[in-house]
Amino acid sequence: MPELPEVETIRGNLEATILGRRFASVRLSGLKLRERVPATLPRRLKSRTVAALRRHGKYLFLDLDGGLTLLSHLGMSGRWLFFDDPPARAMEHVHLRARFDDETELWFHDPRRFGLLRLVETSKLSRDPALRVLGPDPIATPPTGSQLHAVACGARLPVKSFLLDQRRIAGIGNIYASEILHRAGVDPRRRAGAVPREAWDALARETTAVLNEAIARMGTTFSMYRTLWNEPGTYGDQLLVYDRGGEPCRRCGGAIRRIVQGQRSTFFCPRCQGGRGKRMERAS
DNA sequence: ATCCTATCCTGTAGGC
DNA sequence: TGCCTACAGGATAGGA
Repeated sequence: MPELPEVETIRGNLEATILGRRFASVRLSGLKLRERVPATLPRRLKSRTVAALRRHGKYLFLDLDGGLTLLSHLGMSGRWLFFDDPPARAMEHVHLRARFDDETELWFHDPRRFGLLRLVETSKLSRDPALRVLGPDPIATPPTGSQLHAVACGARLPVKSFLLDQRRIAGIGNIYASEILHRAGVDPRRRAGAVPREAWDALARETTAVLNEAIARMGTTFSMYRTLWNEPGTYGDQLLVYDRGGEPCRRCGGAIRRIVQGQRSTFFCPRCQGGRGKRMERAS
């Protein structure tokens, strides 16, 4: 579900809401997420104050006083929920239920359980196995065409799969990969190593533009994603190709195609993004 | 090393 | 209505 813009939206929501709040008690569902959440987590969180909310790619960091960080990933269906006035009973799939001193609550909800909750020493965060493999965050450090070109040098995988590879650039997921490729006019099937330098300039530019526009609209609500306050993101209104298979391209009117790459759907306009091995078509 | 496939889960939409 | 299948915003271990 959540890609960089959705996670950044949640990060900002949490920063506005739980910063400075102190954990009074925490309960776990006991169910396994991406990995087992240690049973010791509740007592380690107890009495800690939320000191900062940070993000890298799709990972969220809840920094606590005393040098601990709660590392979180939303997987496909994870959500953070905040309640000023919490219900007495949790709905199904609530895996962490934290109460603050002021009786407000923060819940982690995740039906598919691909999410991650892990407690890490803040000073060792960058060495955490999940994080040390991540590439640069495109909001913290906007990529340049020459940087991407260099990272893609020699890569034989399709450029769509390249954009999804969190080790090369962290935060792009399946929706925004298709959108970025469309706006840059690049055929998703081209091998990353064969994409010319000018196209990487366009991809770098559109990566920054698409992600920032999506953040401004609080992300894309495709099905389950909601902000911390249960509001849908509105970037879905702006989607040019994602989930629009068979519909007309908003730019040229041609039919949007759906293909499968690496067992994930890719949507693109063959006319606007054609030209395998040929020069980029310039917008007239 | 690099790339690809299968897998972990539940919920939902669509065909019959 | 129910049953069945396909698919869904992600990451990763393991094999080729």
